[in-house]
Amino acid sequence: MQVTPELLSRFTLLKPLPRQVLEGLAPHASLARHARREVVVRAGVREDRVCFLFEGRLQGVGHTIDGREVGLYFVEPGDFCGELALFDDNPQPEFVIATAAATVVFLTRNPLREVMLNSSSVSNIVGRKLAERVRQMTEQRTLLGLSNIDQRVCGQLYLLIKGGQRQVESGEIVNPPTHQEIAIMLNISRERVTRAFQALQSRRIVRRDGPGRLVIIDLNSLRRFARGEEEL
Amino acid sequence: MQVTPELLSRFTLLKPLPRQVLEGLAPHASLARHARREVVVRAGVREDRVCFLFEGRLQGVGHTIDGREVGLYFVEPGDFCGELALFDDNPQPEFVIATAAATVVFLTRNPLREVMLNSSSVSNIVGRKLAERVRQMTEQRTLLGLSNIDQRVCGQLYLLIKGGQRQVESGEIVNPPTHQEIAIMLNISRERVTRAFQALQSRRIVRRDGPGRLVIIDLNSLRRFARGEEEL
DNA sequence: AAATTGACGTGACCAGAGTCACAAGCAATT
DNA sequence: AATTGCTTGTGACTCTGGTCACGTCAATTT
Repeated sequence: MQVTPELLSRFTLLKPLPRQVLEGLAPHASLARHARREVVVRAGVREDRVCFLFEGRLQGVGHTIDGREVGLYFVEPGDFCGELALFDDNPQPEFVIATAAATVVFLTRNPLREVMLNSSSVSNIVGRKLAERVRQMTEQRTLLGLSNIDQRVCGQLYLLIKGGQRQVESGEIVNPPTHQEIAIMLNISRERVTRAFQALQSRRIVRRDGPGRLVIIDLNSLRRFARGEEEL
Repeated sequence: MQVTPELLSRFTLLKPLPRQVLEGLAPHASLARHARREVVVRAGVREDRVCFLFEGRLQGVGHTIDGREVGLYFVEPGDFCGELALFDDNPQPEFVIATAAATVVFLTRNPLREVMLNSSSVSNIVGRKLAERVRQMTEQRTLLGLSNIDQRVCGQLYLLIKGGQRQVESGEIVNPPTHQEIAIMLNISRERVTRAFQALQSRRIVRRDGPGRLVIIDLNSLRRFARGEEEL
């Protein structure tokens, strides 16, 4: 499907690019829809495109030798994934799967790479984003160090809340991951996540609002639990 | 202490740079020695330098909210750390600590950044390295997904063996991390690591050879355990 | 040489997470 | 309306890994 420069400019990574550059990129972009559970980026192959998420939610997923799934990161609308292809020719280390019906824009690798190499401001932006990815992974890994599992769940929920909402007293998570998807992020069992959510719901800290929407009623309490200042 | 362009060229990151560039960087480099357990790079501050490891071993370490240590990655001689400073001005997310007496070269951030921005081949190299870091972190995170803990330990040991040695039937790890340092990498207790090592030693798969050297006697067996084809 | 320190080794105990099995709820499809 | 499939909810049992409390050993310092 056709992609306009306007659409491209709605992604934080591409927004700062001059109009002219975006016009050059647009012909190499394509729009795609993915149903829940569908594979968006494959592991083990040289991907020739980078994936920008417009709507929905994606999850990076690895696999242990014994076939168990490992959750690596979530991708929010406006963000992107598969960017390693821009830097080298090695295969993608992980799968990326749609955890909710998703609209994505694929950008062919080489044109974007050209743009990146020719403009230091662009490679700046891409580099910054990759650095941000490393920080995100570090933060996620640190979560796993918590011995109290309820604390992990609260910490993960807190990470899922959009930064802008963190100032106020309540928030929401649209297209929240399933318990199973949270479980593999935190290295715990699906049932254990359910029990943690039970505790949070009975204390009126979170509430489901239909599918596709999780309301954080009491953000302050959630933060306290995430910090271990109080126990579930 | 003075650093010569020759010394700089011994690092895989800088090796491909033209002689002229290395001569420009040398005045901004300094050599330092760090004793075991010393902090090499501090978390939470804007580091103005990148750290190249010449000899010894470093470990990236994070801290959970409740003060527990989390092991993030090991740095081997020839590799480097603190490279996030090249991409943005945000603080370093983790500490880097010497797990063995280490000789490092610090390169001031801005000159290296200049070099990187002015030469697309250099930014290529740095970008590739950062991508490699992401792959390394992904691999490390995947290890944590293994339910069998002995398998995790074997997997970690296997990662610690230099790539070049993996073809042959035996290998060695110089300046191996302590049990405690391995424990925080794998999210398990120090005692549990000790027990795993006991099992490996009683089966003549690994052997300590004084401090600072761990001999892998039977690399094939280690690989089988790491893959879960056999249990300890 | 004695003392100190840090790493390693080991047993006992037990909280707590995994696993299994199944029920119930909800959404999309037929 | 019924069926199907996925997600969530819940109890019971098991068992492993954390924790604590030591002891041992080697290296380094006093």
